[in-house]
This record gives sequence, structure tokens and C-alpha cells, in this order.
Amino acid sequence: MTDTKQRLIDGTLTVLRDHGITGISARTIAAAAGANQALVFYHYGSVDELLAAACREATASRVAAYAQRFDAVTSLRELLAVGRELHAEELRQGNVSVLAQLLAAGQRSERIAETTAAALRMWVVEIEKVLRRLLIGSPVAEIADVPGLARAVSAAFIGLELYEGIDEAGAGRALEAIDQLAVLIEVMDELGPIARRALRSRLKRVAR
Amino acid sequence: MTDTKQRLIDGTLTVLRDHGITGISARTIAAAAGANQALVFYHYGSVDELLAAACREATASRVAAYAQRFDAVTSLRELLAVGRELHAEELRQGNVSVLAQLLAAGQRSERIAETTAAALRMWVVEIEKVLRRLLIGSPVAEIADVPGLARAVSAAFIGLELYEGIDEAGAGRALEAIDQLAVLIEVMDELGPIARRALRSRLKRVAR
DNA sequence: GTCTATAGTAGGATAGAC
DNA sequence: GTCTATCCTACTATAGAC
Repeated sequence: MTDTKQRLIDGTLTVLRDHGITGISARTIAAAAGANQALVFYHYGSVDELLAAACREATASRVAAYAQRFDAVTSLRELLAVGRELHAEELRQGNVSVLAQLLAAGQRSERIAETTAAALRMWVVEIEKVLRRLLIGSPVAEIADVPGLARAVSAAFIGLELYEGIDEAGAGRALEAIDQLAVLIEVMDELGPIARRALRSRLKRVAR
Repeated sequence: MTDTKQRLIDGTLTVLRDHGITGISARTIAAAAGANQALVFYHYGSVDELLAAACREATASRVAAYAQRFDAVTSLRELLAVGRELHAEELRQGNVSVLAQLLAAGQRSERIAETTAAALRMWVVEIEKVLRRLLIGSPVAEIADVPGLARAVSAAFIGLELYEGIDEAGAGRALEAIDQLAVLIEVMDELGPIARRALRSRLKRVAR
């Protein structure tokens, strides 16, 4: 990848961070990249295509950077801690809510929707791996669909990132509350047989 | 409110639903409203101001429509059911993800960010009331910050709405998983004294 | 209050020189 | 590969007729 192609991708991410999806244009991207506006079309054909490339690249590099950290996670609270770390680092680096912004843009363009779905799937795969490992022998795994749970975690994370953009204090409080909730689930796990028995009888009652 | 002013608001919501925030302009709104483009500026001064008015109006009416249903909720799973109902009805009516789209736009405009934060706060207030009522005497309330939890629930809901826009099946699966998780928490509540004791000792260990 | 017309600006995209 | 120049379209916003 030539220097300019990469700079255009970085510029795209910068604009996304500073002005959101509504601030995106070939001209704003080129300005942020220190490149000529025409190069967006020369290298990528269209703004949407550059947006898609930036989304792929940013997600792939973040997922790769966090794969080991996910592997090292041994509890739900640790998973949440890695999530918060990830979020804090994205804030610092300026990759914040790229996915959130593209999720919003996906409403307009099928092309963007596809790319964003693929990017999100990369995160879901990682989280699913972690959850599957963590929940072995847990009552949670007995009743909850792990792939579904991984999707819920990913979507919720993105909602929190968006929320953070408009109410930082509120988002912080939300994260604290989730952290406290994770303790609950861990306790549930530790209860082991008792919980499991209660759960089974309860499940019979709700009769799904 | 005159007929045209209202139609412009409805048109704004229609465009938001069909094309997302990136599809918003005075012209697209006017077309959807069956009105003249200049009337956007006559009645609202600017597109952003109309966007803000639409956000306020849509949220206020939805919150009012769901206030009674929230009041009737007696369990976490019922709360989730109301949430899913709300989501389904928004899908049908076309108010989907107005907040999500404006959350994304809030990155660009302080004006929009403020309005969106205020709208979200309306939902948070309702959810906080429900949670506070549901969690009386529950171990959850003993450790988790209820206002924080209400914010987490709201943000997660919005993340799921956005996710639904790009992967309907995945979002459905996520919601099912959350539903199953809610059973867990209810069981935890029913365990009562045992769970509470385990929780307290556990809390001492994590020593927050 | 609503319309037409229009000024002025920003954006997507391409042609062609270098 | 990169630049300038440019076309065309779409946008915001306002002026002024009705």
C-alpha cells in the first residue's frame, strides 16, 4: 500500500473522529490526509469505497491488536476491562466509534452496510470465542445462546460508544453499573449446583 | 402547530428512517413532506434546528405513549418485552433509530448533541423509574447504581437498533440471548438470602 | 404562509498537464 | 501518481412576488 493510499485511510478515520459521518467528503478527507482531493477517486474510485476500505483496515488492525488480550481474559469482568481499555485507547488514538458512524451511514448505502456488517462480525467472532471459553460449565451457557450473546455484547458496546460522544459522564456511570452487574453473574457462576437447580426448575416454569 | 410545520417534522423522520442522517437535507425533507424547500428555513431557521425539533417531538410522543406500559412492567423480562414491542412498533411506524442517527450526527454539531442528550435523558428517566421499582429488595440494587444501569440499558438498546439496520437476523439472536440472560437475573433475585450472602462475601473479596 | 428565483457554496467526479 | 482546472450537481439560505 502506497503512502498516499494509507494517508487517505488515516485521514478518513480522522474526519470520522472529529466530525462524524456527516462531516465526510472527498475534500475533508483529502485535507486531513494532506493530499489532493482528486486522489480519493484515483485510488479508491469513490468516497464510499474509501470509507469501506478505512472501515476494513481499522477494524482488522484493532481486532488483531486485541486478539491476544482477549485470549488472556479469564472472567467476564476482565472482558469488560479489556473493552474499556479498548475504548479508552480508541478515544486516545482517534479511532473512536468508526463502526458506530458507519452503522449510521449503513442506512443510506447497501455497500457501507455490508462492509460494516463484515467488520462487526470480526469483533463478534473474537467475543464469541472468549465467551465460549469463559462460560464452559457456567449456568449461563446452559440457557443462553453464546453467538447471540456475543452479538448483544458487540451492539451494546457500540451503543455505549455513541452515547459517550454526547454524554461522557453518563457513559462512565453506565460502564460502572455494567461492571457491578458482571460481579452478579460471576457470583451466580460460583453458586454452582444450587443456582443450576434453581435455574432448571425456573426454566420449566417459564416454559419457553 | 400549523399543518406544514408538522408535516416538515414528519418528513424529517421519514428521511431519517429511509436514508439515515446522511440523507438529510432541506430538499429531501421538503420532498418527503410535500412542501417547498424554503419553508424549512421559514419555519425552523435551519436544517439542524428542524432536526432538533423532530428529535424532541418524536421522543416526547414515544415516551408518553409508552409511559403506561412501563408502569405496568413487573419484571426485567417484561421490561425487555416492552422494549422489543417498542422497537417493533418503531420499525412499523418508521421512527426507527431516530435517536441513533442523531447520536451519530451529534459528533458534528453541538446543537444536535445537546438535543439528543436531552431526548435520551427522557428515556433514561422512564427506565430508571421502572428499574428502581423492580429492583426493590433485589441483590442487584444492593450493588449496582440504578441510574447508571438505566443509562446502560438505554445505550445498549440504541446499539441494538443500529445493529438491526445492518443485520436483522443477528439482532434478533442478540435479543433472544438477552432475554435468556434476564431469566438468570430473576433466578438470582429468587435465590434471596443465599445469593445475598454469597454476594456480600464476594464483594468483600473484590474490594472495590 | 407559501411560492419562484437565485446567489453563493460545497461536493462528486473527470480530463489532461506534468 | 499527483496536480490543476473544471463540469455539474446538490446544498443552504435569502429576496421578493403573491
